[in-house]
Amino acid sequence: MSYTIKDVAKKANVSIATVSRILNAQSGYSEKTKIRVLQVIEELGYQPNAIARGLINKRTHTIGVLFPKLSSSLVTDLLDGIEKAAGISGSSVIVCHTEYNGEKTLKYLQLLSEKRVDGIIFASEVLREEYYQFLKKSNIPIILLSTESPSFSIPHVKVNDFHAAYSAASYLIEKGHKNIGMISGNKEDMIAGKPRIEGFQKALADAHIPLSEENVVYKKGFSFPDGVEGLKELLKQFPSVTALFAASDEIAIGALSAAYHLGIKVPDELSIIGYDNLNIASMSIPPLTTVSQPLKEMGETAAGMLFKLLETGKAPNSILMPHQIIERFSVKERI
Amino acid sequence: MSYTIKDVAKKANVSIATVSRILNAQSGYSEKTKIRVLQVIEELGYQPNAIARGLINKRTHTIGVLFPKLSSSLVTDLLDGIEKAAGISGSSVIVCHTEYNGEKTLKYLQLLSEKRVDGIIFASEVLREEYYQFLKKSNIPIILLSTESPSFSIPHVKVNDFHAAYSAASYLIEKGHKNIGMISGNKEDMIAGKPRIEGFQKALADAHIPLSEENVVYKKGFSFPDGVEGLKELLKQFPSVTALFAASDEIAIGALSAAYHLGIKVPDELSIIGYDNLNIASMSIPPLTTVSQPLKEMGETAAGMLFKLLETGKAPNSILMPHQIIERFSVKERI
DNA sequence: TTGTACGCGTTATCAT
DNA sequence: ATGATAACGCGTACAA
Repeated sequence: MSYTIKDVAKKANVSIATVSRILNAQSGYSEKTKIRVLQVIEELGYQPNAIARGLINKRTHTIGVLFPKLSSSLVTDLLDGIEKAAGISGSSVIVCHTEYNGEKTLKYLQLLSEKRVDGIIFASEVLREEYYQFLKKSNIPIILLSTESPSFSIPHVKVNDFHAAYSAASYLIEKGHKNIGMISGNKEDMIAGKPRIEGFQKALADAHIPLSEENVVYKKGFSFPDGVEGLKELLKQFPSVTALFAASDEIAIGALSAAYHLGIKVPDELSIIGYDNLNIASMSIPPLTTVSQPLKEMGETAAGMLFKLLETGKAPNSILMPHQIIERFSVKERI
Repeated sequence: MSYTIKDVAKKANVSIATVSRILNAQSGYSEKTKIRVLQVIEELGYQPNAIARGLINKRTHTIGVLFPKLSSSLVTDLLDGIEKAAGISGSSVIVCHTEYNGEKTLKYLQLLSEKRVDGIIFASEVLREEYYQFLKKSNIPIILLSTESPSFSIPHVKVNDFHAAYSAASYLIEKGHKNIGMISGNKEDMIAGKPRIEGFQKALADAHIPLSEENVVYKKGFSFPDGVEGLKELLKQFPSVTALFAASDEIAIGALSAAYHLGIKVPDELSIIGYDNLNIASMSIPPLTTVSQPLKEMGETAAGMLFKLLETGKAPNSILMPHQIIERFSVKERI
């Protein structure tokens, strides 16, 4: 089928050891034999077998990435960054789509482990006890991305959701708003749900703005439909609202859409700030003001941490990435 | 580090051959030894080494996927489908991000080849001569996804862009429109550019609608900004336009946005139909009528074809997937 | 039913 | 500077 190092050795009249040395840029051969071997390699179109290399080196130069979702800009931007960093380090990335399914996740973990990936990046999902136990038993390095683990000590990279939400709400307050509502995602979600709610509440409290149960409506997810339903519910329970913090851009766009159909002008009658800064944020009418997470950078950073961990062997510190308010046109000063 | 088949054999007091047979569900062992070995495997938490297996079986159960872009719902929906089909067949997928860069692509091809992936799916990008030669030389199976190759005979799966564009334009015509414009993507693009333009033109011609150079504006890409600029240009060169066919949803959304700022009401004054049916299509104001490509299914199909090819060894036929007009609210009947 | 031993394509150690 | 050869972990033909 494909040529082996043996074929090269034979044709170049050297031993496989010499070929190997040349391939790995070690020392122990003359310049003359080097060019001859290289010549033969070129002629044959020889490609070293990474599988055989992996078997002996115990390094596959492949990492695995677990995502709960694939068809979302949020998560593929992370992938974009991971792939970039991996490419630079000469590694490839295997993507696994868990769909938030425990069984599937475990199956993938098993698969990745059997394939002897060098490490794993676990993204945007809570790391369950069972996953952790498996990883620990399999002894395979892991980095958490856009999520964190309260119970286990695993390095992660994410933004501080509490602070980011605090910033968003504060931004609304600075703009003169006092009747501020929120459409939150799942409040049981300890990563993206609860912290954002609490950040929001803290900002209002610090500004001495009265806050009651009417201020926030809790949805199951972070999707467009959640946003359209959410706004309707919010309007019902908190009619005087003039500004809204949406826990995700999709929710914000949903709210935008609902407002349009309700004849509510954004931002004149209602200001809306989103969360994530997906590419759709700049495509809405009006373009969405939002707090951005540097998704791609986060992916790069996580992969970078993993590779450093692989080299040095010592656990890196977690990294909190900066968030930033991207001002567009969905928020208006209230006078 | 991790246990090997030897450890299992020793602890179970059998030979590695027996363990191997049990692992691979072959025959040649008693029920009694089977349960004993399985027991030991469980105790040890033994995981077979897929690398060693790959070396001997010449099958890695891994496929590679090349994408020109990662941060686009268009392409990640394809990935979604591929990953699903791969998961079902017990294979994993390595994703590579080429960024339309020839050097990078070649590098990735080389990498995938060295890793001995079982096959490759090449998506959404033209297969250059150099890529083809490499693949041919490396003798690695390949399927084209959402693209095709005029010069080389390689199985592909995609929709018929000409027909789909024809349908879109015809839909506008059926709705009573006569002044129909188009904002196209790159017309040099032989896959997604030219065929859509020609399909559009043919539909008008068949309906005996006069057609001149004013009807279509040619942009470089298929993005949101192309859409906003595109509409402005179109309006200038073809002021009487009442309906628009956009070569992508992003272009359509861009046009939607431009129309809004220009005070043009969609669909009352201008009807717009898009192309792709990305998830953003349902999130715009108004929700976008568009011709859908079954992206996820296409990915599944392509991967399915690849696995069948791997099993049977014989080249599958190319598949043309059906497109479909998704009626939402951006097109209005013209009376 | 079970075990021995060779080979898959490399790298690395020890000679020479 | 170069070459034999033993691993790496597994599958399998052959023998028992």
